[in-house]
Amino acid sequence: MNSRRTIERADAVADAGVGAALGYSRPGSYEELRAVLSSGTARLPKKLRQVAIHLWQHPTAVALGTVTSVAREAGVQPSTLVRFAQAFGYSGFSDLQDVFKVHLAGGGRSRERWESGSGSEAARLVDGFIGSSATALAGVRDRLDLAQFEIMSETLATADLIYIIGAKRAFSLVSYVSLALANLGVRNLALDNVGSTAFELLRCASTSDAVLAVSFTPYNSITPELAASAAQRGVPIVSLTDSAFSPLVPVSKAYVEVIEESFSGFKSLSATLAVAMALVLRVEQRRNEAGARGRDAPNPAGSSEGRT
Amino acid sequence: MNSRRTIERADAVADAGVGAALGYSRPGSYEELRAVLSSGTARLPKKLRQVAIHLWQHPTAVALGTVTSVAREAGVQPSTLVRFAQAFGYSGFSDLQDVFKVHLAGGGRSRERWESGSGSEAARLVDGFIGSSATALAGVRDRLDLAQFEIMSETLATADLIYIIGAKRAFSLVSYVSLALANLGVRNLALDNVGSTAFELLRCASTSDAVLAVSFTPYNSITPELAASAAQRGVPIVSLTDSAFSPLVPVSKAYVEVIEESFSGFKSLSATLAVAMALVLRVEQRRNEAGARGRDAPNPAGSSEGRT
DNA sequence: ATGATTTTGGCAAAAAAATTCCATATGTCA
DNA sequence: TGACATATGGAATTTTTTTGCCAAAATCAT
Repeated sequence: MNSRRTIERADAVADAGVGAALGYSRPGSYEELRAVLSSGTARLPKKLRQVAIHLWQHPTAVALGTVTSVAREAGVQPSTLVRFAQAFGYSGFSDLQDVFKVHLAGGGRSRERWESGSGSEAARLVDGFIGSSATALAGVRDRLDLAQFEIMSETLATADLIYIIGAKRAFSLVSYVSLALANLGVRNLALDNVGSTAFELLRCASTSDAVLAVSFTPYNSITPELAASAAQRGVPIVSLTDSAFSPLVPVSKAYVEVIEESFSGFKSLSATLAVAMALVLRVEQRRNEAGARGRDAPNPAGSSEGRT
Repeated sequence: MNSRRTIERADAVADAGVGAALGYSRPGSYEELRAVLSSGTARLPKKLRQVAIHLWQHPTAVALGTVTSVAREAGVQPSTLVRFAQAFGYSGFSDLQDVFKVHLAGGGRSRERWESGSGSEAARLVDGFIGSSATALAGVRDRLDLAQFEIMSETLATADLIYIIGAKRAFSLVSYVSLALANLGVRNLALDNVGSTAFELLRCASTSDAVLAVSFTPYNSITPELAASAAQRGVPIVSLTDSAFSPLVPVSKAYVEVIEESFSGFKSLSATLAVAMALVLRVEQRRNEAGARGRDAPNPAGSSEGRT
């Protein structure tokens, strides 16, 4: 791409440090580079390895972006990117980037489109789940009740401790939400009922706490019972569910309804996950707003790197 | 792309000369721009028309190049390009170029852009997660390695007992996969490491069993260690991960790579979930095929009703 | 644990790219 | 043809991007 510049610089490549140690010499095509990356990455130091993974996963972003933007996305300093490029024999980031540009220009997407349609059973299944996920996502977009969503985020943001309950399929969500909140420094307790302690733990909840309950049809899990018992004690409850008939609805201060598509009898969860994660972020935002006014910074995780 | 810059400058657009004369107002997508170009090109002055034709014919070069390179290729001065961009309502060449970049990033395909305009912060967050989920799903669709997928399903289908391991955000997947398999009558053991018993449990695995391992960057969980120890004992391992650099890869009999998008630092999981569920169904199919030939029906759940 | 070595972050210098400005060219209309 | 308006080329200026450097941090071997 910017070939003149590249050629002029080529002989200026530093031959000290990692560059010499690894002894790589300027993979000239994207394919070569991939090969080199996948073979020799093991021995790279932490950040450089992080860079390698990012380049591997986001080739388009690398081709289109700037050192700064790529560095930000990869969670490293621009200088680290330059060092990385030089370690692999390039004169600098631009030189490395040219490889990605050429790849992208040359119909980089020319991957072996799997024989869609007539193709394998596996392809049919994957397509099926992708399709139902996409449909559910589109549905959320049109139908989500933002007013309820905001009440939920407000409730959770002001809670002292957030209890999260959900069983079976909903438990996948619960575990991810719990992790995400924890990463943001929002303390929470996922009631997984290991040792059947959920009721006892929840009995310790106070009115300054809050419960996030997740339950889907058929509503035959322990979740509604837990929610009901907490509600009776005056703990505010907000819910994520899939119809207005959910037993969670009557005991909830607010709820949103997310309708999942199913394929071959299995629900996708994608839509609910998207809503749940949005909720987590919204809660964090509100906490920060409040935190800015109130006491000191409540967020140990802080910046963007490696949240999840 | 470089949206901040763009926004800051947007109001500085010169409204004199051709700009005002043509009265164009910043086509926001490549498709719009094309429409404008094809309609209004006739009345452009010579050089600007030349530019229009060049942009029409070489969108990729425009997205990847610099003002200078594009100007040279089009046979005009850089300043002419900037004027052209401004005549169409952009703040400058970079602003115009962003349209081409977005187009190229979106694989040229008409990916419906989620115009997250609706104002509220909540809507923006939800749209963000929906968008990144959709993007990741699209990525899986054309990048998934079906051959590896089939080896994985074969391995799991013939296993006596399936061990499933995954920590942190991968654990959400693990719990759902475990549930789904169980609903289909496929016996499995999700190693959640409650009580730190994972190593001990896994030590009971035999070569007729199989391990499904799930791990994502950064690969700093216990999962790779567990997988490695199982591999050493000769238990077949298949993995779901997000790059060839995953420590799971060297110990796996087969693996598929699924790259998730992230939004605000959180990964969506949708794509991985879709693949995982497809895998579960594929395993069941294979078991049924085998079961039909072999002994009696091994599937207590049977028909489709209320699988999940 | 200690010291040596490697790796990383951040800033400042250098390079490149983008944009503006202005002089000149081209075309238009009386 | 001459006066005016518009368009263009090219250099100067500004902005952005890239790279080099060094001190701080982390890692490793002893």
